[in-house]
Amino acid sequence: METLNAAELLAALGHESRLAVFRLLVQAGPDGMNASAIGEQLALPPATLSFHLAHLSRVGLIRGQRESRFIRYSAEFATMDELIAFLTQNCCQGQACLPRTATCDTTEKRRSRLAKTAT
Amino acid sequence: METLNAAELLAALGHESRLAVFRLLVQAGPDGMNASAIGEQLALPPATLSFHLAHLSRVGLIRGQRESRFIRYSAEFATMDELIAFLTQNCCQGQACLPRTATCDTTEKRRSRLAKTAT
DNA sequence: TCCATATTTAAAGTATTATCGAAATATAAA
DNA sequence: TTTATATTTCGATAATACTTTAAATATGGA
Repeated sequence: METLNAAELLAALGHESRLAVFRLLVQAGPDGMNASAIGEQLALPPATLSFHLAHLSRVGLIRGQRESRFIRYSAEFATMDELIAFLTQNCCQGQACLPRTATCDTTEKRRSRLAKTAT
Repeated sequence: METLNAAELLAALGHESRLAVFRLLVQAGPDGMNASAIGEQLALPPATLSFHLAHLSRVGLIRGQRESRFIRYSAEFATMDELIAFLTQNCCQGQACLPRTATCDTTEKRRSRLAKTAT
């Protein structure tokens, strides 16, 4: 992931309402929730919520799919995974790391492990 | 960590220049770098850099300490650790998690493990 | 003391982002 | 059809954030 893209994702999550929306969807799991349920839970007016949902969708942190009158939004776990991999890249792989720092196993790291193990 | 605080940290990292500064400091390790070295590396004018350094300091992602004429900035790994713990809280502890998602070991998780193991 | 260097602060302009009512669109139900 | 519900888009406003020049502060050396 390039720095530009990571900054975009971080900026998207760097707003209280959007972060709340995203966390709600993470908690909701793969099935997600429809927009009005989110708005009700977080007490956001429809237009405001729609603005933030559009932002999160644009950067790929959530996706929405129409289901009759509703649009069901769900978290894009893969994108978040990549973001976390990016964030931990330079402080969790042995170099330049303080003891308190997170040691994370992300898709990226699993891949490189598998690559070494595989034929 | 409360959502508000996490959003602040994410917003701080959600700007290309600040993210670049932070990553540079993470790479530099605990010793950090002084402001002019950062500015040179990233080609940022002094006032702009200072603005971003102040922002990162304010939210606790970096710290600066004067050393003669220079101010040496370094990453606050502990803050980043907490942020990553927050981000992985609801998708990496067994519930509501897709296979691709990061499984992370952060200070918070180590603590709760220790709490269970300890007397 | 005077000068040079490192960095910040002030000030002011520009640009971007957020909010929300009202109107528009999409779908389903009556 | 008409009506109701879910959601988005528009439009106007307000609020924040970013950038930069110039001036200020802090420190060390001549």
